[in-house]
Amino acid sequence: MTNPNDLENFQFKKNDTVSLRQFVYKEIREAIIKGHLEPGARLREVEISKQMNVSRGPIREAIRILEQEGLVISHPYRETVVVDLSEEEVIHLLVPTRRNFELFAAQKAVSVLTDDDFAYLDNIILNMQEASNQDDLDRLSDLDLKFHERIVERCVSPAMFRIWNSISGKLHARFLIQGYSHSSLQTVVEEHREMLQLIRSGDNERIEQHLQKHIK
Amino acid sequence: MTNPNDLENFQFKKNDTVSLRQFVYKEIREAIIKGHLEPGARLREVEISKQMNVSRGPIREAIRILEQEGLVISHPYRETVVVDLSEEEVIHLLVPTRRNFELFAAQKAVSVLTDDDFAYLDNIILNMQEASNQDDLDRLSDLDLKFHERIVERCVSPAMFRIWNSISGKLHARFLIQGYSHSSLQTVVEEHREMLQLIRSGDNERIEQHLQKHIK
DNA sequence: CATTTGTAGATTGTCAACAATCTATTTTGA
DNA sequence: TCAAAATAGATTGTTGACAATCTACAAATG
Repeated sequence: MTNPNDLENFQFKKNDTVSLRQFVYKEIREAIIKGHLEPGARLREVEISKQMNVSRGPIREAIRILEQEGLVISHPYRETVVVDLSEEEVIHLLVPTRRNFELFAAQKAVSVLTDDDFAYLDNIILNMQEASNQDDLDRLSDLDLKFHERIVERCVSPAMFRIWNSISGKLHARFLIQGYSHSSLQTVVEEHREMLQLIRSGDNERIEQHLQKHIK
Repeated sequence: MTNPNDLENFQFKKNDTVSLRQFVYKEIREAIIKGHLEPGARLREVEISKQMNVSRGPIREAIRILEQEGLVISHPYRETVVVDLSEEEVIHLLVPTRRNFELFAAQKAVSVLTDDDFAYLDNIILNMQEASNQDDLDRLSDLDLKFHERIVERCVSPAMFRIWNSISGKLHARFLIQGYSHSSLQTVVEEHREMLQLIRSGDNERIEQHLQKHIK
């Protein structure tokens, strides 16, 4: 396939290095969402600074993002801790809002997504099946997030994506702690497979019906 | 009323000084929401730094908050500009989400709000009436925001309030530019008066009905 | 002349030192 | 002894200097 003399087709890797605050933000966010930092856990700037070998500047900026995102709360001159959400608010505010965003995105999807996007989503389904077979809940819920993330990110403006992202992050953190209520992992895979099928067909009516039960 | 010898009742003013980032954040946010900074306007850290006489640290933190809030967008190493939202997203995502949040809050209000809160809200209605009489649209829409802000802030957790705040900020900025579609300023006042009445009565059924048409 | 390469200035990103504030503990004074 | 005041240590807030990156324009190259 790759010919050493064929320099025409050679490509250097894209520089994937982002800013340090981006790195710090993602790192802390993942720790919270995946449950490694539980509600109430304290974030100390100097401690994180030493662990990541980064000055406090970028760390403070990352904390401001996380705070606005609603994953941590800062008490001026005192401390910043990981938040704890009330069940009621999760059910009445976060869940329906997320549903509405994903419905909106899914209905635009057929005219927005490219072949690459669909290939990516197909691949996620494949990996979901694998994760389900291996009873790997962590991986499955990770793929779940990535599936919807891709659709929303492509069908909605950056500002709106930020809102969806903050909501789904909080939900993910919440349900990981509570444990999935799904009857089986296989059901999760099936539901996503159907969803992707409906998006491809562009049948907005049935997309709405499907999302209605999917969320529950 | 105030007796110079009556030192018992003397109170110093609360130290209202917040952190600089808070100050900078509010300042920029207001400029955007009130339309003094239009979509596409560029934010230069050094420029703001000089104008406010504050170092770039707090300004950068404020920008991170505004970015996560969705009012500005930063392109790494390039620039940060005030965002522009699509009409479609405003209608399908922001408006229903805000409505849902305010419905949730209003339904809890009767058992949460104190006499002080109700006094505050009554006072806002009075001021609204004044603003309406004087055809002062700016002041009216400011009071409108403050009215709902108070209710939501008291009936919902800080993390949820942040979401509502980010949404209502974007809507405010949007509609200020487009101009109010209300038939008259007096209608706005009436609707809020009725709303407050319904909240006092705790009639959740009618609150829902009222909010339904209020938003439109 | 068109394209690439190399600057200069502007702007954002990062850092380390210093200042302000809070908490917990100790000291003081009655 | 007990409450108020002072103090020390920890932590967050702010600053100014320096580094990295981008844009636009000038210079070089063919």
